[in-house]
Amino acid sequence: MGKSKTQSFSEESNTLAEVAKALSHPARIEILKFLLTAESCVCGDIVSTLPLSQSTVSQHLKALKDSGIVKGTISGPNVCYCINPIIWSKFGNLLSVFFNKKPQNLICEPTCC
Amino acid sequence: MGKSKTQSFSEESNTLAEVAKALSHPARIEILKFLLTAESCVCGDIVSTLPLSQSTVSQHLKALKDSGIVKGTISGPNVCYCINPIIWSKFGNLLSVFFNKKPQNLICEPTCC
DNA sequence: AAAACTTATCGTAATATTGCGATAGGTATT
DNA sequence: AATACCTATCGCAATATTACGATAAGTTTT
Repeated sequence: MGKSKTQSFSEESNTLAEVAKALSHPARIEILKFLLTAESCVCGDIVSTLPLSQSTVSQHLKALKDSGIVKGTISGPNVCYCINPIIWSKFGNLLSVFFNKKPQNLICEPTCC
Repeated sequence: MGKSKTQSFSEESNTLAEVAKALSHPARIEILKFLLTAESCVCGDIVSTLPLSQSTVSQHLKALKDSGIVKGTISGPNVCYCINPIIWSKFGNLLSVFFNKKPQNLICEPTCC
């Protein structure tokens, strides 16, 4: 098929996977890094920093907006994109909680791993 | 096109995006959660817990293995999958450093965002 | 050696993602 | 009103991902 069987997994797993998916393209990482430095929030400035067309960057911005991590505000003829600090820390916490679970591999010793 | 322009972005962004990509499917999250609890490391047991076919789970395990976060060891007729604790904490740190950068949005105040 | 079992890989199909140009729809300027 | 400008969306093409059944390749058991 190819369609992800989202309904078959736990809500927590789906949420984490969605967070990860929002971050799973280098262009989206670079957009977030740019917004973190707060040099500018104007869409056109974001487009200028990336080696991608305006329409492609617009799609990546939409993906970030759909995830909630970024919000866009119309500002005259421009659109200002900002990180949503609430969601930013929420996503950070989700990932932090996940990775703070330390792997034990108790069963496997000493044979494997 | 459809081909990701990986070479155009910074190495740091590519690395982060790859980490995120490894985590971007709920089945892979559930596999990692299962391995974290260390109930078992046997491939067949992982397959049993997921609502996916054996071949599909095998693909997800390959994706996790390719990212480095999981390693597989042949153990008789079975394969034992374990989290690589070095890579686990490395990935955790990468994400932690990223999300510890707090968004400021100084420029935008008070007009937007 | 044969049979049973476990897992990886191949082949295929459906769907999703990435990327771009063209264009539409908005605001500001003239 | 006409023009210039900015951004979102549409349409398309290329590639990647997800999923499954079938099969191959390995080990163990019989």
